[in-house]
Amino acid sequence: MTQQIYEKRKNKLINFYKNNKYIPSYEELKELFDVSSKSTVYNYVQKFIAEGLIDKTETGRLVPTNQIYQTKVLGTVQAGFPGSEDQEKDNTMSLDEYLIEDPTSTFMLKVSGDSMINEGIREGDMVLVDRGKTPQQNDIVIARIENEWTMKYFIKNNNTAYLKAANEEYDDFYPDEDEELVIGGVVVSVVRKYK
Amino acid sequence: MTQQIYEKRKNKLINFYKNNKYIPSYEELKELFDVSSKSTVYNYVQKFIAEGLIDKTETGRLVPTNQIYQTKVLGTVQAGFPGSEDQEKDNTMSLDEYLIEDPTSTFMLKVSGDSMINEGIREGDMVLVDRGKTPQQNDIVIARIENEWTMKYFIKNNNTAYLKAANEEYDDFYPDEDEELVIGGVVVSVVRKYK
DNA sequence: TTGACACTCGAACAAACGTTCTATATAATA
DNA sequence: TATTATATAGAACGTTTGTTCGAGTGTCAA
Repeated sequence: MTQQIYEKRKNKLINFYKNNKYIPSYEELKELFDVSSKSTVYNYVQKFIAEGLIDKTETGRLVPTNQIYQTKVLGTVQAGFPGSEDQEKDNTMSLDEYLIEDPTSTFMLKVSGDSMINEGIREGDMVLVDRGKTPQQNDIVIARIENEWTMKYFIKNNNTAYLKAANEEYDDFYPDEDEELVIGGVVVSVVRKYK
Repeated sequence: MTQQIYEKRKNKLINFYKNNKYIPSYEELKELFDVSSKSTVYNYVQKFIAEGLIDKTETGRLVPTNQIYQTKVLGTVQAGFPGSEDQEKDNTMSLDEYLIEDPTSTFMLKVSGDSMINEGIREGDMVLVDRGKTPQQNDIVIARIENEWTMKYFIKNNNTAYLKAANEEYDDFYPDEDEELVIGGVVVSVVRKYK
């Protein structure tokens, strides 16, 4: 099995999974590899499995494994770099899984304004908000203030809760006596895309 | 079809997909739903498809759709909030796809130190690094300085390139005449997890 | 109690699935 | 060129797949 062609077809498989989010059947792989024999495909599949790229269920169906969709995690920036290959293989993860605990109650918001600049959250960033969580002390929350939704720290003092921005130019917000503090959710993570 | 049971089984499906990254077959769904008839499962599958949770290939295989693994994207924080349900359904995305262009050349690093604090990158954050990209002006890069890997801005002046930290306490780094600047990759995104 | 309705069961079916085998074509080596 | 190894083709197989249908079971209202 030529290494060159193998890598090429491996990439085709990875791209297929990336686009379709499922492992193609042998028939589909025939098309993908531009090959007319199932046994040819079979040999490749065996290699993919040996490499840990895909897996099989008890009944033989082809299913994805961690490696095909996850991101390699290496050490810290300052303490060394791309370690051995073994290290790379072991520590992989999916960003969706890492950042989102409950997909059904989590949504994403684009940040506008600089009210959380001291927290390292900047305009254009995306925040993941879980509307199912109850805010704890100092949590960053999405709250309703004068019919607008803003992002602030949630602070609880004795019995009264108020909101605090991570920017000195903004005032704290104390809700009126009669109205309740409306919390839309708790910010569970921040994501910034450069390129 | 009782709504209550339906939701319960729908969640079971979502959890199965979350754990296994593939849509279970009818036989597996029988176990999952604790039901002994395939046609029972069939009715549920029809509903899942109608809801847009899963899909079918031309040959009838069950495959995931966007909705089952993606995160809802809403508007900006200050310009309104959870819009109509229609809005929610249309704008969904996968974080892995959003943040990672080329999975094979991208890896993840944990940030230690405060050299990029002014850029809003803090200790404990995770950065996604693409080792396949060539650094452009002002890109954040992972570079080798005195046998250590650090994160800095990449600056090009005429013919000489140097590195600049996003923290006044750190000096710029000019490589020696004889040695080349070793760039490990370009930071394509930053991720911070609060909870 | 009766009828209408929704849900489940279990069997049957064709098509698609992964697997295996032998034969042929291609490439590498001597 | 002759020989050996390697990759592909193509057919055959037993299972599993998704699909369909009729019968059985429970639930609720009249």
